Amino acid sequence: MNNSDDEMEEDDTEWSKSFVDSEAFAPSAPLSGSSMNMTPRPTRKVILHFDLDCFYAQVEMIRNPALRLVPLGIQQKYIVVTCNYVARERGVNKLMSITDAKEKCPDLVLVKGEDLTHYREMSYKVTGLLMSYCPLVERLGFDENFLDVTEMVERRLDQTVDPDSFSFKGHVYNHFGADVRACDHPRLALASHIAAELREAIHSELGLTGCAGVATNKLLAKLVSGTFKPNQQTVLLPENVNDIMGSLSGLRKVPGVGHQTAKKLQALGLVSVKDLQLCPLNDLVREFGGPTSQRLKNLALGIDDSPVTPTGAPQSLSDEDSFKKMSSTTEVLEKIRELLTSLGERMHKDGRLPQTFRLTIRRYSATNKWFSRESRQLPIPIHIAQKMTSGSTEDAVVQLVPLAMKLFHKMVDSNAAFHLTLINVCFSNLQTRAAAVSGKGAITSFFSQSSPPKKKQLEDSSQDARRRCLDEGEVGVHNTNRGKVTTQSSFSSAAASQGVEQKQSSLHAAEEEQRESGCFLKETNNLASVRLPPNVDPEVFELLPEEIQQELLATAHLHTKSSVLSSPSFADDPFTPNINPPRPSTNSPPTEKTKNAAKTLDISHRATSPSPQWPAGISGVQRDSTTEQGKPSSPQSSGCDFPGNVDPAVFSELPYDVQRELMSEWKRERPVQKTPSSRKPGRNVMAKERDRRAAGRSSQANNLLNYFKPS
DNA sequence: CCGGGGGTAT
DNA sequence: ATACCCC
Repeated sequence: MNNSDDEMEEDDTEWSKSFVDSEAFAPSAPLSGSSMNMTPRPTRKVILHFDLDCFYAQVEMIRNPALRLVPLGIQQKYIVVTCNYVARERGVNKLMSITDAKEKCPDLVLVKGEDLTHYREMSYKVTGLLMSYCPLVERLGFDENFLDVTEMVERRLDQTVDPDSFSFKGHVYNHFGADVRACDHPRLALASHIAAELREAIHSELGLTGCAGVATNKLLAKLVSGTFKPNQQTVLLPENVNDIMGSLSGLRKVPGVGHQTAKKLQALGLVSVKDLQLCPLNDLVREFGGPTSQRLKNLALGIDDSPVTPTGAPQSLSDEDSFKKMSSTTEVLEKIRELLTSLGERMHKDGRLPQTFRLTIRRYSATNKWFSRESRQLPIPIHIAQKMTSGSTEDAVVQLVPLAMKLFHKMVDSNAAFHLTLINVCFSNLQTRAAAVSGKGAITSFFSQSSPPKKKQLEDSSQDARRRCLDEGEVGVHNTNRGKVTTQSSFSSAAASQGVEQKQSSLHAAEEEQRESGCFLKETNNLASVRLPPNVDPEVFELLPEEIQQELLATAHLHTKSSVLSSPSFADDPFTPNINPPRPSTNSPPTEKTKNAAKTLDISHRATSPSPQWPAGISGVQRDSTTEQGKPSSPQSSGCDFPGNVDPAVFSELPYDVQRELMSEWKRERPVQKTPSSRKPGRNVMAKERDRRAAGRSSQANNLLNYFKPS
């Protein structure tokens, strides 16, 4: 019956034999016991899964608060891809056809959602926010994030004096009332508080609600996060692993088992999770390989040793459009130009150079309506790629279109009739400028083009990578921060003496790590002390702008790191998260005294170098993207987007008539306020309390209007 | 089994 | 280049 107890034990006693992966071992406190106590203390991972509620709908409701009242569906082509909870109460579901949805709910309000720009931007803000607390963040789609908080939990655990103070935040799967003792699961209990704080941060800073799951691996965290649906969180205890796995209605519900896999499994007579759990491994090995078979079986058992892999910047950017029918090359050419233009601008904001271009099509076929895609790709001539990042997207597009058409003709004989239903353009193999410099022969072009290294204005200030110390905050015992200031109190002042020790060890960790990798600038300007990548001429290196130098070094570091990644124990080494954000930092502030910079590396509240810099140009500072259009192509859109400087979270909590009043005021007052930089003193009725905000986040004071802040 | 993305493995 | 996976 309850064989879950065999493999999922929370505590340091049993666990190991069943699946020996290096991840079962985590070091104890971060270097705290400097001693030789290298015996790794076995510790289960602690994983968080965040899942935003009806994400696209939430974004649209922020852009147009009036939509909160009405049943709202997000429309892509003739499908409702998601809808708000008002609509769900009326029977509308995800991925419902427009006709079905309108039938169920005639007054459903539809907003077109084919342009993902706003969703993508908000999505990266969420990931960036999470990363500012914990570097180990993995994205899954636009609305889900995994966090490995093992280390953070371990640190809090070490600070906790009173073991009786443990408690669970939110639900505990299959436990009701007081039948759970949090002190039996201290790490999961602490993690549930972290999850709650992060959800609160997402809500207060971005205005979004969502669910969280807390468990010992990604699979379980993801499964459990959905158990209480809108805006709640749930912990899964090891003793309930089998319960939750058994609750799944079919193998398809297991993340990682897709359509094809489920079909093959069914062919083997396996339909339920239990079927797969009990299936002899050898029966699977025939159909799937050895490794896949083990993985599938493990999944059914709730075992998942896959690490939380920091996602970083996207590895490809693509843009696509689908349609009923396209059958002439002129149409194709136009569509490709259109797609390339918008994609090119995204690429431009990203700042990296795409090395590969791919064109994908989907052909109509009655018999095999089941869509398959075909694609062809080619290397992008370097000068074209450079045009994109260096500003003249138009030029680049003009030059790319004929190349794209060549690819098109490799797939489609335009003499014969054809019928396409989709075109996709994709840039991949994205390279940082630094990598381009170090690449063979690329150096000449770099200099000859003399493209002044593009300043990444957007990133610099936006990535004030305050690594928030969620740690050392409210460990539960010193509840001095009762009913008051939430954000502040839990982070800052609390950790006094312990904080010092913490910082010390962090410093050591950072230094050691640098020594190991040998490629940070560290405490000297002496080039000789820096290990350059083999293909970089030191003299050339010296001539480069510092920004590029740093990128180069970071890139080199990336390589050394990845060469070592195959060793699992190193890949998951919890000591390395500082260097973890895989992105080279283009923007690291030219630290005046780099010595001290090292000190702040791990724990600072101010900008540090290993910032999550990738949402390249995305989580922009002065963006205020809500001002621009915000008009859904829907009936309701009475132009009541609100000023970008209003905190949507706060706004949404106002009484509704107040919301309406405010919105009509804004409508009247609007004509101006376009420019992101315009900090008009005039309309600043609310220069009230920015103090606390200003403290932590220097640059982007713009966006959130403190006037509405709860005080 | 749509939509507009994104990922890895082969 | 495709096939699978995820949302």
